[in-house]
Amino acid sequence: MGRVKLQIRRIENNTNRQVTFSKRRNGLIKKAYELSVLCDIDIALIMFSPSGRLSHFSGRRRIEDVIGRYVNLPEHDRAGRVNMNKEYLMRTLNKLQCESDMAIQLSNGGVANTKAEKLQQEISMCQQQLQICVERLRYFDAAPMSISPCTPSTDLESCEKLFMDSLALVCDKKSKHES
Amino acid sequence: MGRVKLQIRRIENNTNRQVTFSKRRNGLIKKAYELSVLCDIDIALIMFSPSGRLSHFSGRRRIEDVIGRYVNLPEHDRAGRVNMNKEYLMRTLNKLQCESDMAIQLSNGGVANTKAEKLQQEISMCQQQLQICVERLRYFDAAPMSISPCTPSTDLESCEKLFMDSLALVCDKKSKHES
DNA sequence: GACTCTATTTATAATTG
DNA sequence: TCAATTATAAATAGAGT
Repeated sequence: MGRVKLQIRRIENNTNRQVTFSKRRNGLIKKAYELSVLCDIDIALIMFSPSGRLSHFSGRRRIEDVIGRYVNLPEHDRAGRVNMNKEYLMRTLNKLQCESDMAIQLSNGGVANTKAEKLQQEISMCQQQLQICVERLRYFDAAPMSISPCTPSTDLESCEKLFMDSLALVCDKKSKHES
Repeated sequence: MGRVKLQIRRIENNTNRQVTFSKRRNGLIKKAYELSVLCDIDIALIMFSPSGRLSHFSGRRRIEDVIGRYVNLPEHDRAGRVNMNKEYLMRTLNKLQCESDMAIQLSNGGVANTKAEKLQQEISMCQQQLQICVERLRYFDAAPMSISPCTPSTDLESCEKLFMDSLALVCDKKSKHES
């Protein structure tokens, strides 16, 4: 809808992304409202804007109640779908991971890693990030500052796109399966 | 959209209500997906069909994580309401996460308690910590950082202590800020 | 019931004020 | 930066299979 057909990928321009968010958020909430009334159902919608601000909607019941209903579902009411989703996604992710691992290995000049070593590396990386995170928190406790954005890796982005495409496929399939 | 303009009120005919639900649910999920990709945001959508069956969607993050983010917001950021027991919700969410993590481990094929799996558990734990940490940073409007896998085996305890100390400081500052 | 088809309404990207 | 407008894409109500 609109003057041109829009590709579904991250809008890089900050202003445009925020504007599109505002418009589409309103549209989404309107649709959610209509669905809740037309079909007389419980619905909960939670969104965080690009700047981290919360938007949410729920129909006749409070959002906490709907979340509660979700959380309190018996295991078997959620398990099947969720696991199917997860398994598929995990397969896709593993495939992607293998590919990127191979790329890394090649660029590293072929350092051989056992699985345990790779995991250990992941742990180290994560430790570093946690440390950085903690440092930032400490800093904020003293004085607020603006933090330089992290550099986006093209590999990560294409990886993420593949992932989201897979997700779309899964959701699509899932929807057809359920309805 | 459609042959006639539809009044937004409960559809009394059971069949029509179910059909409309199926169609509009798919539309709503598609819109949610597009919004999450275009604007690169966290989103969670929970619906219960007229017959009580669950449909849900979340984007790049697991729905439990998005709900967790919502639940962890400072009180005043959520449109100040009577809130359900937060502790209870968080406990349940944690349980759900553990369960799905276990499911993933099992589906990854097998024997429990290998070294690799222990390491994987450490990574999961650290990821959780990192996410919480990032949430706190977000509270201070810090730029988001990229998150990837996580914690140290040897230093886990001291790292955790450091982390908890920081949290305490932040919480402290937060309460002063509010009062 | 689940698809397909299309007339029509609705949402929205770009543009304008 | 915002709100209003407009041209176009997208969603969907009802009918047919």
